[in-house]
Amino acid sequence: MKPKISDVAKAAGVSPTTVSRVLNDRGYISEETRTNVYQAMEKLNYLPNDLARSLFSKRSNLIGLIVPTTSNPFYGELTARIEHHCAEAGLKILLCNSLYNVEKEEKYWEMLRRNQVDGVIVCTYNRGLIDYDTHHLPTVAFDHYLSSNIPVVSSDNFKGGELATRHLIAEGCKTIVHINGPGNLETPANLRRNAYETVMAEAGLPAFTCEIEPILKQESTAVAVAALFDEKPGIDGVFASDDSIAMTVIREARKRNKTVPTDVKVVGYDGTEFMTLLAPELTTIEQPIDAMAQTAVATLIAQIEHPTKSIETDLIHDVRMKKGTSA
Amino acid sequence: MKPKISDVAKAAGVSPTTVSRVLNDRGYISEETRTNVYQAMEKLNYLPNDLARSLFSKRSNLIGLIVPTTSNPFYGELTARIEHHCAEAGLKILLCNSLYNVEKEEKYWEMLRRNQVDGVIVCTYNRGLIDYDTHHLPTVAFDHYLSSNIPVVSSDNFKGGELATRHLIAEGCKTIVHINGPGNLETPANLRRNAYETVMAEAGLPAFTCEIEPILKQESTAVAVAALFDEKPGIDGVFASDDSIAMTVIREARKRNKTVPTDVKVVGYDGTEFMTLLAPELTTIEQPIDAMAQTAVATLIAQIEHPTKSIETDLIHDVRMKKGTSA
DNA sequence: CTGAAAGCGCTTACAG
DNA sequence: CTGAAAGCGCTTACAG
Repeated sequence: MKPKISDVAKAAGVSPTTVSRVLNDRGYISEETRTNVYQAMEKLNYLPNDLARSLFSKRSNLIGLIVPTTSNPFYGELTARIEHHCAEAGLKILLCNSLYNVEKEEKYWEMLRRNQVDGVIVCTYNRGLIDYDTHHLPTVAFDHYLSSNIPVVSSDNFKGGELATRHLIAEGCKTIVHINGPGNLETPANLRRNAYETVMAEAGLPAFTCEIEPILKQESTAVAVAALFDEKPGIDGVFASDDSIAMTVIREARKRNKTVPTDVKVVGYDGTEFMTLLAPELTTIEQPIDAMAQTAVATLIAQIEHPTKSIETDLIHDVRMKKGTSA
Repeated sequence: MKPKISDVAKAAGVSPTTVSRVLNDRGYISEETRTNVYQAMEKLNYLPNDLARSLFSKRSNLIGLIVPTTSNPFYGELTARIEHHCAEAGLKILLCNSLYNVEKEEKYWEMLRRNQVDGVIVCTYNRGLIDYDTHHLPTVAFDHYLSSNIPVVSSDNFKGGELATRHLIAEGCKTIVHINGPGNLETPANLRRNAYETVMAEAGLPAFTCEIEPILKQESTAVAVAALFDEKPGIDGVFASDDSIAMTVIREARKRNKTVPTDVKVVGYDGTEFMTLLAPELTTIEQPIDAMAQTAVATLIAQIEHPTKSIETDLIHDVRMKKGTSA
């Protein structure tokens, strides 16, 4: 059986109270006792039971993380960064892949509450589904508005949209299309589209936004992009709302014997490590993923530790354009 | 405050014992009592505290998952699939990104033990570092040998290596190089290399294996691949040990004005959803990631539920070649 | 059919 | 400087 505190106490010839005190470095303990206890712990290979500690302290140091799916490298990287910053702060991640499925997400919320998580970081859309105000569980949202009092971490989507669109215009594109996912519509990511449309209007160019499904099924994106090229044969510029859509556009263009960037220029969004490794030629708007992860974790910790203190709810992070050769 | 079982008991006019019994559907309860209790739970928005339950039952339903990093889409997808199968079985995932760092991994193991996980799925190399036999925590390894009695889930690496190499030979390649990561050397993935070398020898062709760093830093792979092309200008076939290396090879070949597949043929390994979406042209050896995830979870559950029963320790999954246009 | 008691492994006032 | 007692929220023999 796993040794417990009373086993250590027996081995060290002291009471469980004393063992607990050296464990938590609380109150006065003679050096000798301390040494004995440490030796006993060592000998028995004792590790405290965090479940029992959490039950008493009402602090689990557990954080729920809800993402669409870690299969998508953007969320895979975000998950890794969030987990990293949590680990630094002594917090552990309970991972939930919602697959953009509302019922799944509700089940995950219940699971997280049963497991007494100290807080939740959510990256999926579910506005109104969960009663955030009632449950008053510390929460941070990622690129989604959940409720007026829940902080949202996002990149500067408007600026990103501006940078991308202005760049395409500056490079001489006339028929510039924006490709966006419907999942983005009630999120700050929608600002990318607003910026695109605003800049196009200012330049006196017609805006055309193409909405496609979130990337869960394989072929849908490719099919939608092909249809777009059929519909708008004169396309010479594309601002895609994420890098994998941008890559699909580049592939489709090549398939049609259009050269990138000569015939069609393409700008993506995200700039994950993995895509940078895989496709350094892609010009993209880079989100500072690590900084955003860090902010999300820090903001969540602030809420957990100062539940009453009011907090900044709009946590926007600067973006930059990473120039490749695709635009 | 969160309602507890005694609050529900009070509201329903029964004892905590009775509430617990309806919660667990144990023993006889009158329909009336049951209804009252359910209504009280509903009214108070009661959810049981799983920490307390776990403390009593000595079953946390928590599983530790140690991967190098979910930033890498292969592990991102594997993580998503494992989490999915765990969720189906009522198990929750505590996520650990070891970044191939031994000290980090040791800390994670301690954390997982403190949190009373029921089992661990490990995807990193650490043979000998953790004393698996002493801790006797149910464990399943993914593509790594940890200890003689720990089951290993892997793809049929030898067959994969054979399929890839034979295909390149059949397509007429003469100067075929294998690119592998050193991290693969003490793992079943090393069989990919053995198969490559065996098949090359059988065909009377010289084998040349190029070892590169695991993909954590951005440029290293690209640099190593460029060096390889310098060293072996006559390369006409490459079997890469993963798809992102394969893509880097394709890029480097194009940069040198070599056409793929005319001048150089490239076969990868993994075949993740994401890569299939992003680069359907890549010919690759596809690992059945979902099936492997399912096996890992099922095997872990078997160990947890039947600790004494001996288990199959070599869980090899069939692979197939997914033909693209790159080879 | 239902409840009082003891205990899961820990911690913290409170005595001494 | 150290220990006995009570309690965190739950469950399960054991009575009745």
